[in-house]
Amino acid sequence: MAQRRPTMHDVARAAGVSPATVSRVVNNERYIREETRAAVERAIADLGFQRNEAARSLRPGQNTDTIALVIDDAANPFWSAVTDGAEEIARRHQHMLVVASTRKSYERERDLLRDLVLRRRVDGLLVVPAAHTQHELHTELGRWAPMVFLDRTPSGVPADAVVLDNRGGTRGAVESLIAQGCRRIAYIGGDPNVTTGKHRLAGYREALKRAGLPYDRAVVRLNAHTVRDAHDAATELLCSTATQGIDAIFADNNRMCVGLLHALHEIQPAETIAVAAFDDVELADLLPHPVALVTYDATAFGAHAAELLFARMGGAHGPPRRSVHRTTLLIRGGAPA
Amino acid sequence: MAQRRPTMHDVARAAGVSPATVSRVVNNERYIREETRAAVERAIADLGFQRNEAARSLRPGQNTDTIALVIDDAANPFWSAVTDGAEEIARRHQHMLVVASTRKSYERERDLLRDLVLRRRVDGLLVVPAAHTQHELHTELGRWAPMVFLDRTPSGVPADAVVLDNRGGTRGAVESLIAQGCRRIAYIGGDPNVTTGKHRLAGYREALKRAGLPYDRAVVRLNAHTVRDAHDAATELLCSTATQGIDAIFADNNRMCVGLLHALHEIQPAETIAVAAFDDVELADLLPHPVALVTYDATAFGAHAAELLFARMGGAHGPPRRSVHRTTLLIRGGAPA
DNA sequence: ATCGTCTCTGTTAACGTTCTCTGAAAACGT
DNA sequence: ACGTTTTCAGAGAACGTTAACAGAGACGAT
Repeated sequence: MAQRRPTMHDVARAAGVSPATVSRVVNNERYIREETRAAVERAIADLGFQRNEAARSLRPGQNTDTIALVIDDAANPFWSAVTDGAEEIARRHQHMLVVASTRKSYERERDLLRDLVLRRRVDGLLVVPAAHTQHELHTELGRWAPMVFLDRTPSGVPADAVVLDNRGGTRGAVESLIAQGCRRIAYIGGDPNVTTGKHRLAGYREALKRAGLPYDRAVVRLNAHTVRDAHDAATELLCSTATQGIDAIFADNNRMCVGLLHALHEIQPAETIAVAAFDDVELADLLPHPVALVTYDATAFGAHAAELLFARMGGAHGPPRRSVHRTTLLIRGGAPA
Repeated sequence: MAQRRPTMHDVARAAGVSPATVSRVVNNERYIREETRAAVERAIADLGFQRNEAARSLRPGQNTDTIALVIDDAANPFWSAVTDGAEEIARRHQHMLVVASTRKSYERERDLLRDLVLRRRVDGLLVVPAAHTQHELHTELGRWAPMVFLDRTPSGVPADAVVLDNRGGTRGAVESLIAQGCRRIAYIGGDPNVTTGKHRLAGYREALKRAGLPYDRAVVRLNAHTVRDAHDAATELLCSTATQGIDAIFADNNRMCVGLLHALHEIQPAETIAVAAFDDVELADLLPHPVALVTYDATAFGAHAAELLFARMGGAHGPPRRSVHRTTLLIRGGAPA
């Protein structure tokens, strides 16, 4: 595209100083005569000069002022709020946020992380790790740029992590179902190998156990990944004779919840089926039937993870921290008369 | 953070060739002996070498293999799908996607765009322009990196744009309200100065005019920016004596729609109020009352904009293209008995 | 006067890559 | 045999910035 962008040399020539002096002005160093500074600043304004970040970050020890957020599914609205929170913190630290999605692919996570850290040299990473643990990769890349794990935690990687109270939140939701009289509670979940899935399932079992209810594998459907999957699993739970007597269903996350609600809406079962789920869902409060949701402040969640990352990037030492965000059980929907 | 990442020099030394040869292998140039290539590739694998993009893009005429998507509100789930579509196309072209949010601030858009184009030297931009037109800025930056406007179009900037059929979609929705007997249709909208707001309002007026209904400023509420704003505007429309007789409300976009639905749910007006809105909203189909929604494929929308951008980046000439995405009117919700 | 310290600025050498030269060897045509 | 083209690879100079070094002048203390 045409022409050449102005460089420090151009500014230097225009201001009648050396490029080094321009650099000093730009970086706000000490020992610059007020006059000189003014002349340089005028030249910068005149030429519309902006420092070339590539050249800057080429120098050893310089950083790119960029952090990355690697999520597993850009289409999930859950990440909108998380991204928003993280971006705000990044901006406050004068950093840019790069968002990339792995689409739940193991290989893509590997490629993305290598690309971000080794080629593009981001200064830090917020990572939602994929199911398959990549212990060596995370450890290797962690040497170059601090990493904070978000939402899920890989085992054995000594890095900070910010997670939700998956077990406690789920237990609370299931207990509320039990308290309202449900005795046969089905479960629809995603990947049971990621920590979120594992801990939510554990919370479910814990609630059952405490109430003296049996854990019945027959009413637990795992490995649903899309709204469609969840819809199909729910339909099957509701229609199959093998799973009769279900009086409540818990959904692992917002995708599962949406699928479940659709299935319920289609089928309109004779007996009322209570519903609870992890994550908040927009408009759930307008639904005709009540839904117990494990909610939390997603924006604060993303912001907090970013804060932790910047603390590490700023040189904070100490052992890895695991920060657990609290959840709140909300009963949404069920028109008030 | 410890050590030094391997460079082409290290690879060259390990493979017993010169750095230039390593560069040739990495860039897949002609005239490399098969043996040499193999040796270099082995060294690359052994050392885990990854090319430093900063150094590469420093050379004139080289690009950063990065495109940016500048949106106005990261918290709006509408952008999840758009981002997803754009990211997929970027990845297919071996580019990285940077997502940044202006939070509807004019200054922030200016700073972000300058930063992205002049400092970070992204190769192309997908921009959702802010309300306040920045004619000179867009034109200036367009000289350095191709720009494709998304969703809205600033006037007077000769660049490609991908938009929705705002006027037609809205007209269709309002006509459907009229067809079902509504005669006094209120309107809740955001900024009437951005093209989306302008054209949607125009579509609304057009539908009224065609049906011989009067355009009544008293039932039009503009400049709502958040769900809260829309909720308040709707509440006022429904409760004020000055606006009695309203039998339908159209909401400008998904934020407005959510606020409106909440207000309706709270107030439970005696007469039924028909609802229509631009954008799709998850779970709308499970609502007890029907909602007419102007929907479209947001993923394809984002993907299409990215395709256009890559075409320009690939050197496509010709006058600016304006591409209009079609919309589909869907009646969601209203439990099927 | 002499030394030391502080202020200010220019010179120069990197950072890691790619591109232009250059040249050697091999392949080909006459 | 000889010239011409093609294949292969190294040397060296950029790209735009910053850091280390050096040096000049001013000032105060010895």
